[in-house]
Amino acid sequence: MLSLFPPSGRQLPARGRKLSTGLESISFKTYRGVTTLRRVKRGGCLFRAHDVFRCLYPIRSGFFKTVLGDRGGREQITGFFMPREVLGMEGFGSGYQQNSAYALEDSEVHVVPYSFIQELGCAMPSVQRHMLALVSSEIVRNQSIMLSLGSLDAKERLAAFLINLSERFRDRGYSGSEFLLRMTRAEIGSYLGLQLETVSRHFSAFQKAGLLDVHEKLVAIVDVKGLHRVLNARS
Amino acid sequence: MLSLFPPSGRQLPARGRKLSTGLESISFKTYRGVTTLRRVKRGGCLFRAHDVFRCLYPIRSGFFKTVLGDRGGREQITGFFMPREVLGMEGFGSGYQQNSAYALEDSEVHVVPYSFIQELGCAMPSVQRHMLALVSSEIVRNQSIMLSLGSLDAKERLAAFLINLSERFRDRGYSGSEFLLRMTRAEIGSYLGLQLETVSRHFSAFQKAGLLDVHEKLVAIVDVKGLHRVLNARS
DNA sequence: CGTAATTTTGACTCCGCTCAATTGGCGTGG
DNA sequence: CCACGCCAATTGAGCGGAGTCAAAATTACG
Repeated sequence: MLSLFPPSGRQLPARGRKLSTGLESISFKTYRGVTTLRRVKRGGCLFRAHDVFRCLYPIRSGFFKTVLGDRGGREQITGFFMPREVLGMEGFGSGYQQNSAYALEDSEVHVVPYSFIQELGCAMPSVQRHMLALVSSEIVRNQSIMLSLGSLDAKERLAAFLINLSERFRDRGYSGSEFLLRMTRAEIGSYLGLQLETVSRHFSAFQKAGLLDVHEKLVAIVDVKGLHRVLNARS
Repeated sequence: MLSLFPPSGRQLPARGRKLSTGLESISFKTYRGVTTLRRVKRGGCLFRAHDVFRCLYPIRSGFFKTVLGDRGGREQITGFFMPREVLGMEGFGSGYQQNSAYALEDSEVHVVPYSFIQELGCAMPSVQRHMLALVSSEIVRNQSIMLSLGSLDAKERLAAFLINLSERFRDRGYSGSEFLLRMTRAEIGSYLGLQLETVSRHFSAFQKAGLLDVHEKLVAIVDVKGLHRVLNARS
């Protein structure tokens, strides 16, 4: 079974201890007073590529996209993020943010200064481990997308995308079978390496096949097994 | 200008201090006696997906590929690695390796136990920073590939691939204009999300266009500017 | 309520995949 | 040494899926 498109909480747990998805679990107990809350309006920008890297942003509420753009007009959406996921981790390497992050709806993030994480890491080795695990799980997430972009066709990518969204919503206590897409067809296309028309066509095809019930941004997954079958068909 | 396909050493430096590519810089001074050397023959396997994560492997000599495979036969090459680059960092998150690593030629790697890195990290905060930078630079590398897979056509991907290889060879003191491909056309295709025939065809096309001089695995870049133009043409 | 943005659908084109045949290099064994 | 088989690479022919262009429908929003 393909397990495309983490971050799904289920990817993370491994040994005995549950790995909380981000800084959240620590956040509310320990960070109080150090972290601040920041509100970003729909369409607003949390940070831009080339901004100096200073903070991590665990999402408290809302929905974000991250965009990787090189000068030259070419750009691609590298991820969609929901509460309990963490934004801004690509900055560790270069000291600068590599992506821009935009809110797809009114959102709130925790602002966690990197300096604070460093201090904490010195005192508590577990925090070091936790941070490495967090950042490396982002690698795993990206590699799943690479696998999708490199070896799945359009309808398989869309199926994998929907399955992943569904699981992440479910893991967060929302319905996994019916949810509102916060992004446009064009944004889904950018993320999946497809044109918006192709995305739209396959939404229609899935509907016709009885897998989905789509009304613009509202998606109801009618036949989960069927979606998985789309993925495993052309094994 | 596109900057696809890190890891190129030039991606990393940011502030004043030069970020060494891996554990190497520390390795020879501090690690002596703790790290061991491991030889892997051409075609041999350094580690497999689902192996328990215990060590990092900075490459001392040779050439590797990493393969991401899900049960179901679908698999994809996620990277090619050369000396001074580090293998095995996806394991932090889950405690298990996510990729398999195979030597494309007789190779040597340093074996650095994770436990040792942890100890070191407690004593020296700079090591913590270094490790986070290292892992997060892998995210940046993967996102470049995502951008390539998602928004470049076949000839652009191949051009970007060759430019990246060239820069990495140059950065390591080898010739950047003439080098031996350690991987097959099929492996290049897997990495770029293309069929091997497509890769071969575009090699021929580049040759015909006077950009390259290709003889099986030996590639000479005749016109670097031209290769870059291929990337920026369909801006 | 009117304008803009998003989505859907159709028709056509073309790039990359598939299938297939050929060539050349290389190692093994007769 | 050559014969043979194996694998990698090249090249061709034909097809199909996704891109492109275009128009209409529906929705969002000021």
